[in-house]
Amino acid sequence: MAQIKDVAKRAEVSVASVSRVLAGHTGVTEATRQRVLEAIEALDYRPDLAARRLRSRRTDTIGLIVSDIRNPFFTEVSRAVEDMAYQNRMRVILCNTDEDPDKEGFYLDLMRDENVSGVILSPTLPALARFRMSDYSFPVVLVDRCDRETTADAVVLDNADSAYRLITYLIKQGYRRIAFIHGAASATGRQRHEGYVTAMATHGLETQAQAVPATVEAARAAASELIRESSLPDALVGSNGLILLGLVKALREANLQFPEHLGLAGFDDLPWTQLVGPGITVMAQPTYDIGQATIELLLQRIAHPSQPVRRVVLRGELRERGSSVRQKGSAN
Amino acid sequence: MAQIKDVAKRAEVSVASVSRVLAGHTGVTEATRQRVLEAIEALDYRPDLAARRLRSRRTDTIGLIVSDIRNPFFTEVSRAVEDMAYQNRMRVILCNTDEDPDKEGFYLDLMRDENVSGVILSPTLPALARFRMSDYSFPVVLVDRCDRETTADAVVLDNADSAYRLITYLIKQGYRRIAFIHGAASATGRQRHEGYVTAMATHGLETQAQAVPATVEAARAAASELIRESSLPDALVGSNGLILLGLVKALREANLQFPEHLGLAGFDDLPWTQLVGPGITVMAQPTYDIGQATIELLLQRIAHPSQPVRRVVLRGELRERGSSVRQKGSAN
DNA sequence: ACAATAGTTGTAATCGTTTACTTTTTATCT
DNA sequence: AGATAAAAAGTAAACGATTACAACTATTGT
Repeated sequence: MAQIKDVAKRAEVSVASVSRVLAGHTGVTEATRQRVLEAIEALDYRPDLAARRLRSRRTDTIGLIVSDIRNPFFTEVSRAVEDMAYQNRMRVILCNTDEDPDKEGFYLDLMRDENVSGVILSPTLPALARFRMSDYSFPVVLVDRCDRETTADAVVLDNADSAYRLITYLIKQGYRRIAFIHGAASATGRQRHEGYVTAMATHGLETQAQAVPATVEAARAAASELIRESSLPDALVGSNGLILLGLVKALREANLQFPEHLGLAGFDDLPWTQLVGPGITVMAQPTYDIGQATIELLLQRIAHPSQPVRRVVLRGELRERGSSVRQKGSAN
Repeated sequence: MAQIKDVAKRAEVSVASVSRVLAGHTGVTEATRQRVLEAIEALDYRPDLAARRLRSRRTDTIGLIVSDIRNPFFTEVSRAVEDMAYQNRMRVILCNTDEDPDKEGFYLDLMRDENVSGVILSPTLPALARFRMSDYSFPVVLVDRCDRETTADAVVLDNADSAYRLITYLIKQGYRRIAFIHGAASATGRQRHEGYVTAMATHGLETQAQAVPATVEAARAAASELIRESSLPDALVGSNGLILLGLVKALREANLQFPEHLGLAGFDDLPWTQLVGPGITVMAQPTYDIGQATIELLLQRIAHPSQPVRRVVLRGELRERGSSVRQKGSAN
């Protein structure tokens, strides 16, 4: 394996000059630059990253810590992050916390060990609550989850507003007894719940909300319970794609059709939402944009460590489909 | 930031001893071990990975190069890989090729630069065709895609057999004019096509297959075309989850119901397959197992570089659902 | 009690770059 | 042409660990 000194020898320059052309266009004459490039080419030289990182104390690596890669929202976000990262000659280390604060802590420690240039994090609730930028030796940008009090760069959906709009839309459709199933473990679930409560209160309606672990199975179980009760709700709303999936499963098991027996709506426009039944009304998130905005924020923060804290809030988009068409002459 | 010599000083030992206890249980007395551990604890010392990697020439990093992270199959595989990797104190660098051989080449070069301990790759067709283990300075384990000629560790589904079984099942159900839409760019699509052809030939039936880029949109377009033709097939089969999704979309657009107007089946048991219409019959892949088997193979290969090449073939599982129930008195 | 041996510990070289500092070359101005 | 400034190139010291090798200590057998 060729080393920098081999290149230097062949190009008849010093290693410093080689390093300089490697680094970019700093103070070397075009002639030597060419000679060096040619030597690099000829020897198929590739700099040793470990050595470079040791000496320069930079890794050009970013950590991406998501709470559940199986959630298509995060899949799409990570895709965007990777695309942009590699375009900016950065590497990405991907980690999955499964909403487990311990794992999250482990990975954050790992990031410190790796001496990453920065981290993108979708924090668990406890991590968010105690989040201090100064606790980390690297820049952190939050994605998807952030609350009012947190001082940190972040990219999020307008969760409360989106939920408010979705619920208000359902109310306008004629639904009254709207039940809301939301993720218990995330700030996002809470904020969407908040929007739900506000919307219901504005229209003088009683709320019927339930927090569950953000998994398909938990949502399915909770919905089954709800449905079994004597007083069936008008409509069911899930606070994210996984939960919505659980709701659909529960309805199917109970042999309930939407919108015939109940209205249905949720968050996240997943591939299947337009295919089941008459299509499901959802609040769509601009997932790729969210990912892109996040890494841009991080790259800027890395470049300018002391720039003011920024928060990017993207707007959800309502996609009306058949699942929320109120049935004429519906009983309750 | 504390360094190893600070630890050595505090524990009143040499840096070599500290390094030894860090490395494991080699030739240090329990007493000094304790002193060192205590010092490490007290100083909150964490070894510098860049320095370690430079000197030891090992990175404990594996590269995971998948062709499309948005395909739930690969999402699940990567989850398994990560779980296992971190349990074995390895890091994972995730890369997406989008089926683009150029990107793939770029990432493989990157892996070389990173001096990874090993790589898990789902190769594009051209990469597979010219694959030579000896072209790489690191062990490579293939996942999902591999053909008979390739000499490499690999974990794959029994693609041809699974397809054969799925098609045979449909034939037994009474379907005759079975159209097969498969991914053009992957070995997997080809092999499943092969199984389809064999099954049809065995029963003296004519084939009607079409290769498309493995995207939802391409599959949708191809299926729309097929449907528009005068002679409608009996049944449609998609060679993977993305393609199956495209088929469902096309049928919906054309207002065709399954199984009433056509039978439908495919590969990959995605979250939504049991929810659309009467549920879709699929050949399910043991995705998590595939991921797990893959990284296990890689870790073993890393530990024993010259062990014989191994191939793990996992069996697909047929999940019969409503979409493939032949209708009595169906016209053609 | 002494030699041989096995087991611990320490010293210093090494991994392959980047970069501070010094020296040389080139360009500019009078 | 000579003095001065600016630019380019070179030398060698880091970066922070691992590890070959040397040195020292304790154990064992006779």
